Amino acid sequence: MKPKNISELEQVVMDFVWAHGPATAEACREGLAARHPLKDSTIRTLLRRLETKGYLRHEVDGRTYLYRPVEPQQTVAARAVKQIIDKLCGGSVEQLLVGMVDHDVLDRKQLQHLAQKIASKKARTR
Amino acid sequence: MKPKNISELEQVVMDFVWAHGPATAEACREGLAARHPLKDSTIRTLLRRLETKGYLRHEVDGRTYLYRPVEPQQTVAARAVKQIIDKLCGGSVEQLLVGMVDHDVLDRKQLQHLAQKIASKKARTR
DNA sequence: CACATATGTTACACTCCGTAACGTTACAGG
DNA sequence: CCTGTAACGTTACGGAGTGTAACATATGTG
Repeated sequence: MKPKNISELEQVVMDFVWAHGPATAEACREGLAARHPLKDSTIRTLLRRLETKGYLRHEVDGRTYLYRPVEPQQTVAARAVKQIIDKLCGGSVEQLLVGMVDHDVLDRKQLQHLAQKIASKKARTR
Repeated sequence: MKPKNISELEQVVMDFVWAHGPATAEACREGLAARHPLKDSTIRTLLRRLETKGYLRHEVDGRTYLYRPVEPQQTVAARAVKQIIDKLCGGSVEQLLVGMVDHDVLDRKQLQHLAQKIASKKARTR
């Protein structure tokens, strides 16, 4: 039930797949080559580990694997934040946001924007 | 610059210190004994590791150490969330919140409450 | 069938974690 | 002043996770 951790480097790979949709191992290697020059085998290991961790799945396309995210980035992010809220804020989102404003993670401009979004979201959400 | 990870068990200890204010090693051991029966040395190791990681500091009180949090829980939480936002949401808090609503991490009631808080916060903030 | 290419297997050094025994220091009382 | 005891530090060790990759295997293509 507890989401497996994504390591630093695995994160990089996930980001790539999230950003570029279904991707082959080679596509990943090339895409990441600039910042992270990694051997072919290394990428494959990372992809496989991400799959066993439940973040990716693959389908066979001819003789290559096509990896795609099991869940969108947002979902993973939301769950991660929920974890933090439960652990560190006694379950109170409010507490968290107040803290974020206090510590300049969120500034007033963003808050304003956010309030607007929330308002429109409320309106739309039946 | 990058915040060190707090491990599972370290988290438990931190929670205790956050909840009960400055605490000695023995106080921690007793306080956690119910859920986590740990040897004396073990608690001390955890406290020391948390200190080198920068989450705790101690002052000497007679012959015992009094550990206290360097930062309040909220601050740590806010930073952790910021990390997630930067990594997973392209820096957009908005994106995150929208995702949280979509995935029922936040429900409409909370959003409403939140909107209210934000409004009052905006009013108060200079 | 052989070659190239895509994937899997195995591995290894390193760091972190949980756990703790054992050594050391320093008051408190005799 | 000396020693017991309480508090602290040092060192350790096996297991898990990470980054990295060499080598083995499978499978279309010509």
